[in-house]
Amino acid sequence: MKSEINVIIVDDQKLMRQGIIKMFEDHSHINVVHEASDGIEIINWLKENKSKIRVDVILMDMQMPNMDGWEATELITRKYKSLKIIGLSSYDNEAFVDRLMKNGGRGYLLKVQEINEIVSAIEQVIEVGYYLSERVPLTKIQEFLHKNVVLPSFNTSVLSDQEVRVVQLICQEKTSQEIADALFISRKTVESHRERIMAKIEAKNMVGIAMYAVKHQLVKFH
Amino acid sequence: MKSEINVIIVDDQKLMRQGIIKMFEDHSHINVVHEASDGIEIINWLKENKSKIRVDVILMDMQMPNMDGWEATELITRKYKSLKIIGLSSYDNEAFVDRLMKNGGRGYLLKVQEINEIVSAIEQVIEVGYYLSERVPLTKIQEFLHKNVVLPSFNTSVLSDQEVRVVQLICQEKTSQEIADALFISRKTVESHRERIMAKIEAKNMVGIAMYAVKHQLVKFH
DNA sequence: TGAACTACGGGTGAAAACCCTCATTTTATA
DNA sequence: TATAAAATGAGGGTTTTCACCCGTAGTTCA
Repeated sequence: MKSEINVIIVDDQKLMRQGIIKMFEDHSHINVVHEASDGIEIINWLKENKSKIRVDVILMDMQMPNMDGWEATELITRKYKSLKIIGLSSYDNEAFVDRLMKNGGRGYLLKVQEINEIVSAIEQVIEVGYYLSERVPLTKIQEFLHKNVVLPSFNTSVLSDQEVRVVQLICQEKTSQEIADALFISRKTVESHRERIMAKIEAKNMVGIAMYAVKHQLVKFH
Repeated sequence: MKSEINVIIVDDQKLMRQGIIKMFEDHSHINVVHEASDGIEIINWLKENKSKIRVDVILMDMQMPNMDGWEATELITRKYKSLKIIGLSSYDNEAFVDRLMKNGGRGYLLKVQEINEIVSAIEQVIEVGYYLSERVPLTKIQEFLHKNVVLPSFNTSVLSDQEVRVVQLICQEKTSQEIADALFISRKTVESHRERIMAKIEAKNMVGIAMYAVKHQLVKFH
């Protein structure tokens, strides 16, 4: 009999979460102890409940609003070193895998794959410590895992609350002065925010900020 | 006892397909008779099998490689008028809904919604002919469905081809000079275009252009 | 006890935004 | 087919905003 594994699923699509949970019903040794819809949510939940409930593996979607999977993985693995995070994404992208592993991820799965792959991945992560799919380029990950070098991290901290407010107003076609008036701060402060935002998200101009906002669902566009 | 409904699921993510199928196990009157991973695939399958197997509803993802959900919906509903297609997407975007309904779709669901919503949608599409979620702006759709008017088509954007090209480059954070170089025209011409675009779409600045582009699918952002 | 966030300021040059005009070509339609 | 109506390309000039440097300083929080 296989040992019990406690799993958390983090994905902004409820449908996807429900689907995965439902499919785990065929694998009774895997218990879904919690689900969350973004990075912020799971981090807050862990703060509250990590000491009460045993968590072995987190299945983490990469593309999520508020806080994406990479950022969440970095923060979680730093704090809870025993917790094993497996990334879940639609994109078969070497850089994505790379970044996740650097941030402490233990495996990377594609959503085009089958549920059995997920089950195998979870089991292997528990037994061996990490999971490498044949679909994913191995060299860099293995290099990392074996040398265990701390590679330069992606400095991608989330935007602060105030920065998000500025972003949202930028998306409403407001000028710095108008944003300043709306937030009761000085024009210069707004510009400082804008500069820091651009540095963080690597945008070249305000259009870059707007596109980032759409991509990360900081704004609704209907 | 509810009547049997034959459904096909079209989504590029196998995991999503499997999840939905698994969840339909709790709703025995819904039979999944086939699944496909993109528009091309389902169209080819229908050519082969439509006469052999009864299909009532297609659950169609919008964002797919090769042929997306809108295009597939247009082609399928033109050929098989009795077939009812329900769109499935991650994006709560009025233009997306609008375009799907114009292409013959019968409903639009978000992936953040629950499986029960899908079941309700399928049942309602069979009974009433279409499904409208409270989450989706109703006016335009209902107008369309009730008056059955041919609305000004989605692609007849107010912008000309060259203007669209300029918009797309703006969304790539290009400056006027860079756009000029890319299109082999002068910087001043690009600025003229930009001004005309802003006047047409009533944008106040380039951010407004970017947001318009997203809304009207002039650019892809994922 | 730093690190991150927040707030504010000066200064500079480049780009954008807002006015125009004008010529040619392409396309729609009366 | 004639002709109006867009679309395209280019330009001049002015004002405003942005983008990119720099700096200081209080607050919060782990």
